[in-house]
Amino acid sequence: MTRIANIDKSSVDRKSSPYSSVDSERYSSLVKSVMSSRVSSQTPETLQAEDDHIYGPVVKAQTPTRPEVREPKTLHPFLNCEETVDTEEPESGLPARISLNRGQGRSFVPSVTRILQQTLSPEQIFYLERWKRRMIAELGEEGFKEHSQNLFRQGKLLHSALEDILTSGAAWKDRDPSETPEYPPEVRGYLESISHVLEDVSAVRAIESTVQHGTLNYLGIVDCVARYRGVLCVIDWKTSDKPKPFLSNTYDNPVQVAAYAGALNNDGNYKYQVENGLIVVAYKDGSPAHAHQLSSEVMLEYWKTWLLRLEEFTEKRASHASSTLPENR
DNA sequence: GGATCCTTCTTCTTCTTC
Repeated sequence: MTRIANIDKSSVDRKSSPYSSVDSERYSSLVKSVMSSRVSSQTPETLQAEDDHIYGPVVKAQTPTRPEVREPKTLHPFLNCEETVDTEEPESGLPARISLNRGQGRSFVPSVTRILQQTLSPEQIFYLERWKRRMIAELGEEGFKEHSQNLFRQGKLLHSALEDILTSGAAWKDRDPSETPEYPPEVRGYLESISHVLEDVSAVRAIESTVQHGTLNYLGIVDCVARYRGVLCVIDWKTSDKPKPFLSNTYDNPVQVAAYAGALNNDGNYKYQVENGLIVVAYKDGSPAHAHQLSSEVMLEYWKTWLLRLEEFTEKRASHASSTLPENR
């Protein structure tokens, strides 16, 4: 950067020369080209190449995947057509909380989180690993471990506080979020951050409740099902150190929400359908949380993405199983 | 009672200029 500054300076210094105006034109395009070459030298591809050099090639990169719009092989319906509107349950009762109870038989039902984690794009894996390497370089192995556990702990604390608030149905509007002695101090900033969103949440129908798709083989636990500004939504609470003002900042979160909603809509334990979603990103310093609403149209798009990820996961498992089978014999 | 599961988070190039 200092080099470019020097170039600029030298062009200014030669202002009196007859070339002055032409030169500065040249310099500006030169600077531009230098800048653009700098940019291209920093692309994920070259970083990936560097990464390959250090860590060996990424297996996934061998498949000539095309990032163009892919469609799932089978477009399973997001909504369950058999469920009708007249099965509306009263919204006044206690929210449902179906606890996870797996291990009926030996059938393995993978979770939404597991499937998303195992179908990350090579690019996502690359940036996550690079982030991890940098953090370890900065904090050390132990420090990084502690940092990660701290992030998880904050998320868990917020979830249990919200669980408490939404279950008790306490009039949150009348409370000062900064004065909540019953919640740990670490969570108060998040609660303050999220309080303006909670004012728009009503008719809570489910909290931390298991959803399992009746035909597609997956399950998960929804944070919350409630009305947000009158619209019934699957809601996902998130804590974040970095601001996430746009939906695109939330990575796979919308896919996660669509997966939960699709499972709920096709789970006999729930007698209603949820077409919309909401991702709420809360901040520790108390600054207003970002609430990203997912319309039914948007949810359908993410449902397709989810089906793709699910297909990928299933194929991967199948090929993995067949490749490891001979060893087991 | 112990082990396992689900979930809790983490990514996006950089730093131009006044």
